[in-house]
Amino acid sequence: MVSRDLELDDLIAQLRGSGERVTTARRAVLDALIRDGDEHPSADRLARQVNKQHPDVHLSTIYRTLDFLEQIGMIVQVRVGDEPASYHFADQPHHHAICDRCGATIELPSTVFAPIVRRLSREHGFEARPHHIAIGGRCSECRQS
Amino acid sequence: MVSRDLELDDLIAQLRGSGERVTTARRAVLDALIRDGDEHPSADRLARQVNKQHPDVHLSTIYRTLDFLEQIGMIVQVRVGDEPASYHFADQPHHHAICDRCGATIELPSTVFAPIVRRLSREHGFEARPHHIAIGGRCSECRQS
DNA sequence: CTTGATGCAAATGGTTTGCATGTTT
DNA sequence: AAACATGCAAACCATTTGCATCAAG
Repeated sequence: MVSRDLELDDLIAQLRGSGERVTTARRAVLDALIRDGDEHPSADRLARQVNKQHPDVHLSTIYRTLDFLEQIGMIVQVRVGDEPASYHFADQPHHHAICDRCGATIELPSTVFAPIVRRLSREHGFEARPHHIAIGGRCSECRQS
Repeated sequence: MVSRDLELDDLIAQLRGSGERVTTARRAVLDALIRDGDEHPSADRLARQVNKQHPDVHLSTIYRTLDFLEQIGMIVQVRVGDEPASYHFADQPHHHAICDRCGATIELPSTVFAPIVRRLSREHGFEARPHHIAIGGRCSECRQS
């Protein structure tokens, strides 16, 4: 909780530093993202979280706030399959192997893509920033059926 | 055109062989997928293509046909960013590096993921089938701004 | 006070579905 | 004839937008 507050304060300070406005909605969305960050929260989920403390913050504001935070590069929008978009902080890249059959997910360290990143840079001058990649396939369980 | 027909006939034969029904819509959708396969065609685009020859085939039928073809594993649905879903044959996996800024795309041979596929198998028993992966980043041009 | 953020309601757009009808086997 | 695919219109759901109001600087 202390660390949570510290982190939130830090992000708020970042906003102020860039001359961006600090509003209740922005504070609350950032707070919700810190809490639910691991869970691939959708706009709707974040709205419910935010509404616990601020019932007046409208879903459309959540969307606008998320767009804003993405614009300034603080968060990243992630799309996996058909699910609604989810969001996480840009400085926490991570990847998943997702079973096409049962939906099980395996977290992958961001380092697995290092070789590809290097290759893209070398061969194409492309500076890859893989924020969140999902690789489909079959998990070890579903493999046996 | 000859090769096209051959390919189409082959797919149709596959359907028949699995005891699936062969209809005008299915034939037409497969034909459209063969023609536009390289262009990441959306359901809507495929519908327009199909409607040139079969104006009566409804968009909802296209969706149902695509779902069906995906179910039986003949095609794969692909989602990149906000764009509508697109579809391509399952046996033509390919990947892209996409510039977050200008949208330029670089085609990547499917082999780039071989090391990761091996690693997932070795360390997690996960049989990865990366049909279509998009890696974000900055292309060489946008890099200089 | 000025600029920009928000609430609300309404629109959008891709995709799905219920149902009566037509087609494939 | 039985099982299933289709056309159509209507529903759905995530996301966006117009506009009048409110809050942050």
